[in-house]
Amino acid sequence: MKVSELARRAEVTAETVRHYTREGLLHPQRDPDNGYQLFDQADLERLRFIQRARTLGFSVAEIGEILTHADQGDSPCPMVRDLLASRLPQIRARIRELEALASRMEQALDAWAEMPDGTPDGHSLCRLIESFPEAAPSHCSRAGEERQ
Amino acid sequence: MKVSELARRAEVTAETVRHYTREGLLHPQRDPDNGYQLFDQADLERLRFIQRARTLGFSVAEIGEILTHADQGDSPCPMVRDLLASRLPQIRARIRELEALASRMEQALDAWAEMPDGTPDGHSLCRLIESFPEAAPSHCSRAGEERQ
DNA sequence: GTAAAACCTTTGGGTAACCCATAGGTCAAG
DNA sequence: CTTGACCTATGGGTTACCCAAAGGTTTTAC
Repeated sequence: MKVSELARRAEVTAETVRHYTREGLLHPQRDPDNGYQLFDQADLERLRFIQRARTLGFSVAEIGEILTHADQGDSPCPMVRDLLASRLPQIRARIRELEALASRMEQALDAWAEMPDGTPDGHSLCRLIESFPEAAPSHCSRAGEERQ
Repeated sequence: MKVSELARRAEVTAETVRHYTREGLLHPQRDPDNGYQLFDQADLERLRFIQRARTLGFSVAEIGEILTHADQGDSPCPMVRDLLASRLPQIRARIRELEALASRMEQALDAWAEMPDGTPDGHSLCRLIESFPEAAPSHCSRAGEERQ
């Protein structure tokens, strides 16, 4: 099958398939006539594995390593376990940051809603921002940041 | 004050200050002699405002708009409120995604720990990945993704 | 007085996981 | 034989910065 068909079957975009191929996670054959990439059933399963691993929070680069090990007959599983174990507390920390962010946002919106006589004069929200605590405790990254 | 001093006072890196300046959030004077950027107290307060707004989840581009409006005498506050209100449910959704991710990860680690006779043969974790549900409900973005 | 340290400038490239546009080749159907 | 759907490769954009390089300036120390 060609790129688009593989993509359709795995419910991803063709661009995503090309991306994984560029990154070396997928190794399609090439049609000698026209240079098209040709994938088989094993590639489809590989792609589905990639999706499941992404769902578990692995990066594309990490999945690439996992697959490379597996392709060489090595068991990648100790690595998988370590990655999982080290990422989990990061995810939990991230959740706490986002929860703190959400409650700051709610606090701001509530304060706006409860303004004297309910008239939104607009200005107070910005004063609200100005009065917000500058920094989270120093061991936390700033709240707006995503990705680690 | 020059870049580094401003950065030190606001507890950010000089690179961050330059970044905000490049993005048009800060408008330093220039020393005519050497071309150095010169900031004053107002810039320090502006930078602190930026930090607080980042803490509330605003992007640098959004803060740029807020500041531009404010600089033109317009009240940016309705925009601020709308941004806050529309972002909050996204943050909540993101939290739910990360919680689902964390519990999938825990599930995987638990299953690994509870293997027959406790011997980590490694292989089952990867089978575990293979047996994970492929996709979250279709209205959710995939779990490994950060940023919106 | 001068040399090294510390700081400043701009430019350009990297990060993660794709998305999108462009230009041009290929192919099945009508 | 011409659409239209698909393929290719390349290169640029996204976010919020970080970092290196190359070179000018200022401060500090001897």
